[in-house]
Amino acid sequence: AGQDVWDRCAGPSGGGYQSNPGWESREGQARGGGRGARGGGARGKHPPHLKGREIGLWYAKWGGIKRSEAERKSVRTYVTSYFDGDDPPEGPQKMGKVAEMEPDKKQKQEQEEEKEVKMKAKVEPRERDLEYLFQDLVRKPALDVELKSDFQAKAENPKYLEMLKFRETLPSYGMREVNLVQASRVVVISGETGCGKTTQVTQFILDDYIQRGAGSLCRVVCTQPRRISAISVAERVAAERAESVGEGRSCGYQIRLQSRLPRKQGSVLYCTTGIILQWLRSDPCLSSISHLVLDEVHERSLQSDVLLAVVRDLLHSREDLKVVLMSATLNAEKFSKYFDNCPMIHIPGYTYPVEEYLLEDVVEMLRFRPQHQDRRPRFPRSFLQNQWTRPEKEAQEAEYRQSWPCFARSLRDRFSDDTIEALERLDEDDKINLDLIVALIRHIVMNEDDGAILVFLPGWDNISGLNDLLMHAPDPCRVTMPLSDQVFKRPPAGVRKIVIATNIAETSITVDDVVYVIDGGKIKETHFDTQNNISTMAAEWVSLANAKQRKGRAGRVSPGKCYHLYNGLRASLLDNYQLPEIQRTPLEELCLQIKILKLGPIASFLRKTLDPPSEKAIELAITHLKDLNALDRSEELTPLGFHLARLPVEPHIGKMILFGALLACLDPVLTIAASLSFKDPFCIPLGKEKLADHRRKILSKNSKSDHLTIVNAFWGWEDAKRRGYKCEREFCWDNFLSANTLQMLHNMKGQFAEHLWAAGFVRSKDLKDSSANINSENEKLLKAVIVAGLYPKVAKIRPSLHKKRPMPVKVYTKADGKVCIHPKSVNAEETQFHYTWLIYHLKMRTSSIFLYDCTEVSPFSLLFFGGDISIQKDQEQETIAVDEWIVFQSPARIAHLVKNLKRELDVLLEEKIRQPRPVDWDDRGSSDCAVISAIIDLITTQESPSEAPWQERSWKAGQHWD
DNA sequence: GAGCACTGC
Repeated sequence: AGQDVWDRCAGPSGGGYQSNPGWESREGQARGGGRGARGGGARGKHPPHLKGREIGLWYAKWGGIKRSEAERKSVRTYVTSYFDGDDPPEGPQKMGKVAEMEPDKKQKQEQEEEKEVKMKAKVEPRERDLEYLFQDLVRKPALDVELKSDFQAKAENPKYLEMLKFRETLPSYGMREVNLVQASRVVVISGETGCGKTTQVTQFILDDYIQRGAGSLCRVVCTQPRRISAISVAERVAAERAESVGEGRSCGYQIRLQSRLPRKQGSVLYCTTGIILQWLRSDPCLSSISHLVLDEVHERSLQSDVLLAVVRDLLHSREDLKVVLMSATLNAEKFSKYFDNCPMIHIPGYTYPVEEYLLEDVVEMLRFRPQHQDRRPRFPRSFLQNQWTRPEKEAQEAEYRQSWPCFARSLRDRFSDDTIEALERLDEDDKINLDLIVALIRHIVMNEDDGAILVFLPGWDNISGLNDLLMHAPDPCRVTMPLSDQVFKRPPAGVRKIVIATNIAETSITVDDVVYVIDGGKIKETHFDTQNNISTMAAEWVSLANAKQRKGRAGRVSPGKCYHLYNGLRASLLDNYQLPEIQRTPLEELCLQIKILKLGPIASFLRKTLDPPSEKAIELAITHLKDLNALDRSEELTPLGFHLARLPVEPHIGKMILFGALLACLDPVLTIAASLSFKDPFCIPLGKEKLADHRRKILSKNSKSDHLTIVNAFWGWEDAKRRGYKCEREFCWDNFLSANTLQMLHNMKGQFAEHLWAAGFVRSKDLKDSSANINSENEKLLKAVIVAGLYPKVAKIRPSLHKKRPMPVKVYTKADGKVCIHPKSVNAEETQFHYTWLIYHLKMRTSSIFLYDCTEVSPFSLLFFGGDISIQKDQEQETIAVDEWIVFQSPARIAHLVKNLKRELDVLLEEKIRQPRPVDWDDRGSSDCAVISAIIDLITTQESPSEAPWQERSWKAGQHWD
């Protein structure tokens, strides 16, 4: 008990392969099968007593690595036949348009349907979803009649009538301009949240068809930006129709890994935007959809912008498709223009009036005077501010400075001199003044009527700061913190509820009884800095759209008040909207999507979007994809690119998944992949940071790897779950893990495994299948697979020079120079490493440049799974280098051996990707197995740098990294 | 010594 899993699999020094359980059990099978006899059984394997360098020499002498083409073919035949008759069933690729069916075709249609039912009985649930998608929308007169009589029967249903009474009060109910939707191919419907457009418009369209006796020709699909809203809106609509959601009824939803599908025809489906983008792969014309409703397009998410561009093109080939865009009022016109000045319908708002105050009003009202900061800033403000600001923001700031004197003068008529001075002082400090917020909260509590207070702040540090202030303030301010039911419940009489939140409360979380909103005026935004090729996150001024949304949160139950903590001049300079996401993110994944959806040349498609990304960003993404070997020189998908595009993850993570499958360490690699593409399962509660760090460090089992820490956590969770719900809860609690996140990761892993199986990379859909996990407990190989996926995201460790007093190491990347390991990483305070290289996934510039996750990796893993190897002799030193920048000293003899072995590996992998099939681990004499096991053995048995055949090049030589 | 928000047949 308590023994390190990694210790168990590493075994005694030098005997790594012996303790690898996969090899032992498989040897017998291989011999029995006859195929293992080629080369004489043991010849596929070096003698167990050999260590790193000796293994290499042993393989160099052994000529069996080179094999004839004929031998390769024989292996291929074997594997192909293994899969015969076992191919995943594919849905029939039907394409069609909505069409009324002629009577004489009816019989044929019915036969088709019968066939369909038979097929359905055979297929698995996932394939059933697929088939659902390919359903043609062909008129079914019987269904039309049934739907119509059902609909008429609803007029007698008390539940339905009660709902109808409510629906009739919605502003959107009076706007039953379905005719306009029917008459024009594209319509923009604008209206603020609360007007009911999301729930009503889809129903109007459907009910109109049903009443006209054409219900079977109507299939409305409505996209939502968030999973939660897809489910909750579908449930709401089902309730309004006095039905339950899904299961062949008139309303359902589909989100990733979760669906309750409505009947195929005469229904409304709510789904996330990503789902439709995935649909397009199998059905580029969306032939089964009669009406596509895109909700919340004003949010300008990457996916909705892409879908808009696709749909605009699609309208050329789908003349019968009706498209409805739903937007906030502020920029509805922009969408209309994008669609050739299509008609617009406006639905008036539904919220109560909200009184707005600006900073000067608040300061005057509270007679607030900012305290002098005792602590002088370490740097002049200009330095701190301009360190990384974006050019467009700088111009705005300049305009603000220039206009300030004039603005201040204009305030003199209405505000006291003290207030104006206070405004100037508040302005000097770039940070949000929490004292002001405390004073404002106190004012509301003492002087205003009942109602919850919602405070918007940009991030965790502000939230925790304000929390501290409120906790230590004299009565009557007392706050309970973490997100719990209390946030949504109404407090008992005499208790004031105060909710402090980030912009999560703008869209994702709704607190019903809010009457007072304090808008801190800032929001954290990620950007992609194309100049320096790095993602950034910083607090920026909100946009008018954010401010409006925040204000709206105060008027849900009664008239409310909203206090914006920026002055009138700032308010006049706010952007209308945040920059669309497509201009703020790296585009690699999107480029692959464009290729697999066959949307034309990447740049020309992207230029067709509403607000195209910069040419520089496009160019960077394409270059990166070429470096990854996902795109060839003419920007076409390579075989690798094809598989990466099909996996629902970004390309680096996809590559890691493929390598995990080929190198038979599937389960742990999928855990890592799922967590990198979603989020890691750890929580760090306010005030428990140290303890949480400590627990994570224990889970890391000294692997010096955040990625393996997650694997350990996941295995621990699976184990605990097997022992029952109580154990699971306890395990999560003790280790600061989120059970919800772990469950989602579990589901995602299943999805990845299914993809791999469908593509032929693994034998079984089961990611725990033993043939896919022969090497799953080989820590060093896992690290190598992480390199294979994430390369070239490599950082170099400069060990601390103080031998006696261990100091945290310094870390450098080639492009950025010195970077920091993020404090939540298990390597953050590490002083001792075995090697001097780290591989990471997320790097972001916030207060500094941080590596958010990293794993220590060995030279061997970089040599075999990194870039091109070059061998050089410079300054009397023989060196081997990866992509000419990760340089090791090495005797030329060894270097050439490694280079040759790597070349063999590359040939093998390319063939595997070109013709996916699992490595035949049973046949130890096979060519696949020989090369791969040689490399695995080298990686596994290299114990420490002192045993390696080369040395780290001295730091001095690599100093250009500074 | 630090964690805006989302999403994927």
